[in-house]
Amino acid sequence: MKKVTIKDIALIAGVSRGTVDRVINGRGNVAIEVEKKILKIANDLGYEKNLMASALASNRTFKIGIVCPDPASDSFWEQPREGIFRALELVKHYGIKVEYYDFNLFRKDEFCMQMENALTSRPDAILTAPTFTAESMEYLEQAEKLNLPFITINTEINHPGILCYVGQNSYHSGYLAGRLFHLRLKPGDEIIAFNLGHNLANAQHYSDKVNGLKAYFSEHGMIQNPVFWYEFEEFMDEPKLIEFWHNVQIDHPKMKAIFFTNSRAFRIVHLMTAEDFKKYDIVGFDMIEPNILLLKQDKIDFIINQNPIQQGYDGIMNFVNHFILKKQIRKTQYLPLDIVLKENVDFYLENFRLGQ
Amino acid sequence: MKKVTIKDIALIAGVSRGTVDRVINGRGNVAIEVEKKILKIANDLGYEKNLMASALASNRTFKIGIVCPDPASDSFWEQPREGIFRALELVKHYGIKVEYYDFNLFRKDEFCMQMENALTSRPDAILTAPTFTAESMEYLEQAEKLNLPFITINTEINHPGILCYVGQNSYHSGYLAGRLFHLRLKPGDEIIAFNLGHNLANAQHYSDKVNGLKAYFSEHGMIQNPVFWYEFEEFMDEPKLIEFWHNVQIDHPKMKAIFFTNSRAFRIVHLMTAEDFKKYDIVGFDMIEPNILLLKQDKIDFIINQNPIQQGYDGIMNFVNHFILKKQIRKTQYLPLDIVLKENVDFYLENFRLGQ
DNA sequence: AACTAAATTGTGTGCGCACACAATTTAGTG
DNA sequence: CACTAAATTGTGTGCGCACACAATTTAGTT
Repeated sequence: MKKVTIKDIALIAGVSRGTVDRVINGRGNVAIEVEKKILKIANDLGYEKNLMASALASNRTFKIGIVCPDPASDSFWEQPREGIFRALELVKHYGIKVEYYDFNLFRKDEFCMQMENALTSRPDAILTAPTFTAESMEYLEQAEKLNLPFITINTEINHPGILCYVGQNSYHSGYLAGRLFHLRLKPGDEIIAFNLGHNLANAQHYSDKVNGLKAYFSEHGMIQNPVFWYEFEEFMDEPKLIEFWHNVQIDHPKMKAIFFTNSRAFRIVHLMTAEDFKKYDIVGFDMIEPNILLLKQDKIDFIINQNPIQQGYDGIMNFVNHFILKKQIRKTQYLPLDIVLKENVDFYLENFRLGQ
Repeated sequence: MKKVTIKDIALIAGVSRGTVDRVINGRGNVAIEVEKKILKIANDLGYEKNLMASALASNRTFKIGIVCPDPASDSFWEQPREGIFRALELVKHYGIKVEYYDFNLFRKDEFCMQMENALTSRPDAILTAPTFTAESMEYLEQAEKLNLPFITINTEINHPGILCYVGQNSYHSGYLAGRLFHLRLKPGDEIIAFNLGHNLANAQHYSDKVNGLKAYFSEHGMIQNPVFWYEFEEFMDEPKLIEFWHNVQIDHPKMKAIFFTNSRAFRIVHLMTAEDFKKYDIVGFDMIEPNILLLKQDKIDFIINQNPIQQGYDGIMNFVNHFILKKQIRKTQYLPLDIVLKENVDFYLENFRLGQ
């Protein structure tokens, strides 16, 4: 009933607190048979270290370096930050400090600089969205030498130095979009995927989405519904974007389903006419302000939510589970593919799932 | 930079630790001007109580009584329990104990008995799914006298003794179902809502769902798509259920959309033929085993997920926020209305949103 | 056997706070 | 002004553990 302490174990084992301490914390310098005996007693008694006392006595604090895009450069990133904050509120008393190393989402040099700063500060782990794949790999190599693991969110890459990934499965999110379009598709209707953005070279997960989308229609033998894919980097240049969009409209009179691989659906939807809205089914990603507005106006049909708050929240909680609670954590943690439409959007907004 | 302690404050204020302690913890017996001074200093220095040390010294443990349906009586309830477990793993070191008072979902007497047991044990709060509304109200009255708040999940009721509610908004879940049906509805198609279950008297939130469903079609002026509502209590009696179902089919040749207000969709879907599946669009609730199977077989089209794991998780975290971290919590915490279909169901299963 | 180095074990202290109790100051009374 | 009760303030101790260091035992060497 009562909590077992090292003192209890010491008493039973007939040794001092110090020896028990050495065994429990694996500090060595204990005779093998004594160690075994103590471990057995601890196990029999169901000893659990008092984390409060431990944290208090050791006075150790853990440090996490957060290397994520600056919300100022892309508002999506406010949300992972919010999740990090909420998780910290709950567990910071275990002795956790975070340091933010923000970088402009569109600037590789800033990413590198901040990653280097983060590594230099020698945290216990780095929580990052490795949007620049190639560079991230390099830093992962460096970090591995320092025995400094990465917790990755949002963008899935592979490297042994990654403790875990929290985010979506891109392929399946595209596949899901296929199903959503299918609900209203007729033979002959065309599906167009748009990828508006920079650094397309690094965009493995964007093409994954399109591959998933295509896979849906081929797996369902829907050869009468072809899928096309357009990339357009200069989406910030309004006249060029308008020209691009009109050309696509002209080239695809049978266009019915429109898929945006990232959060920038609103850029093109803003260009559409009332007639367009009636004609097209539109699926985009991310619940950012302009998209939400268009969703509520029935101009975007579905948004697939990436759970950004959850990504940040889980990132921190994975750290806690691994470093403090010493629990096994899963390397790949795919978040649900939330389907958001006008009728349920408010519940994703007002009360995101972490309940406060 | 360094953590501020009561000692620091005492030093600056020119008083002893004891006095600071009295002020910080509101124990009284301190001269007013001294109290003010100390509070100011604490505030200026950004003092935050070290929860570790506090928990250690006070040796206080909090107790939560969990009064929820026994998973053995309804497998849905495994999931809130899982959420409770996961939350506890993260925060139990703050000194939290839980005691389970399970009751058979279908037995009011067991509910009452367990609620009384829970109250008798004098916990700091009760976490409950108040499925029996009237009785819950009575216990809320009792509990309020003991200054013992309720944290409610899944079933929304109103009472000042309720600290918070975590769960869905029933009306809007029905409304959302309306939208899902609308995607494929043609003029003349009929919508049928089924409520299979006992204790329908207490079923406010079931009729809320149906009202939401109806509201969708009336708000969209879809008078050509009438909504009908059937209740059937004896769903466990297979022959009777079959008869009931066949009669409905005969009475509603134009039936196209089928809505189940609770998790028991599978009872009737099991009775359907291949032809039926092609004809009907089906929306049900809850990701329990039989429903998931039918979803994967394309026999159920949509499941609206109630986030049961989250309900349990948030229930505990609300306790922590309120009692331990002394944070403001929101009284009504509606969880998202998750739309689950074959293409995203796996991600709701393998990795529920709290990331392990 | 005497002695030293190495291996093993024991002890003291403090982390920041809660709480019981002791000490001091102030107010109230005749 | 002496004296007491009440108000206010100060001090000591322990929560369970981590860690530095002291003490003891054992092994190795001549």
